[in-house]
Amino acid sequence: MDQKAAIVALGALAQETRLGLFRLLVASGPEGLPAGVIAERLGVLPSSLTFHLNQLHHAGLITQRRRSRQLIYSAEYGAMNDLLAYLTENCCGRGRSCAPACNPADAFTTGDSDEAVARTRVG
Amino acid sequence: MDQKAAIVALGALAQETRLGLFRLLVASGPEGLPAGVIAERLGVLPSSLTFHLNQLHHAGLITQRRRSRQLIYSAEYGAMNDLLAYLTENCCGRGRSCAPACNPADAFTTGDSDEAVARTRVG
DNA sequence: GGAATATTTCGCGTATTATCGAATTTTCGC
DNA sequence: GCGAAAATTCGATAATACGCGAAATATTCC
Repeated sequence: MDQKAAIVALGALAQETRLGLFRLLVASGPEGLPAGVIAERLGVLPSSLTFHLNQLHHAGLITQRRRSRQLIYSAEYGAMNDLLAYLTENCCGRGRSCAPACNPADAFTTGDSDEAVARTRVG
Repeated sequence: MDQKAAIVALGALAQETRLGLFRLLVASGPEGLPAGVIAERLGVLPSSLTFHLNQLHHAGLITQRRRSRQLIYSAEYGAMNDLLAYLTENCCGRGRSCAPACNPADAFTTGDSDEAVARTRVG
């Protein structure tokens, strides 16, 4: 991921409706949700939703497919992780333990019990 | 991290100068860099740099400290990881293997060899 | 105390972004 | 084909963000 793509992705997420939308899709899994359902859940007008869906799609963060007359949107998990990786790249110059939080695998265990090791084996 | 904080953080990063600045500080480690050095490396006017430093600071992504007449800025790794965690929260509804890329620990191994396990032990 | 360095504050012009409503397109069932 | 459902396009308005330059503020050194 290059800087330009990262900026587009970050800008796409830096907005109330879109962040809620993206997280809704992330939680919905690969099956995704139709635009109508999204509009209802987020309480946003159809025309506005289209605007925000386009931003996220243009950023590569979501994908679109058709099922009958509905358009189903789902999160692009790969792009999401590319973005996270870009942000932590060269962390402390080497990507290792210079600071405790410099390590993604550790950082994601905050609040949880001992799932760090488990997570490295699942997926 | 709540949604409002996440939006501020994402918005702070969604800009060319600030993204470069943040990544520069992330790579610089806890020691950080003085404003002057940052301005020179990024090729940005002092007044503009202050503007962007304020945005990142207000977002909680960087901290400031003084050393003689210089102001040293450094990345706030905890905030960075809170943000990453917020984005992947409830991934696929449960945070587990519903999609391969749904798992941060796995995702961060893309491109690398077999550092996933090592990373969970370092830090 | 006064000069020099490092950084911030302020004001301005411009450009981008979000919201809304009306009209249009696409797709399905009959 | 026709009517209904689902989503998009378009145009206008309002708000926000960016870059720049001049002036002001802190801090150190002598």
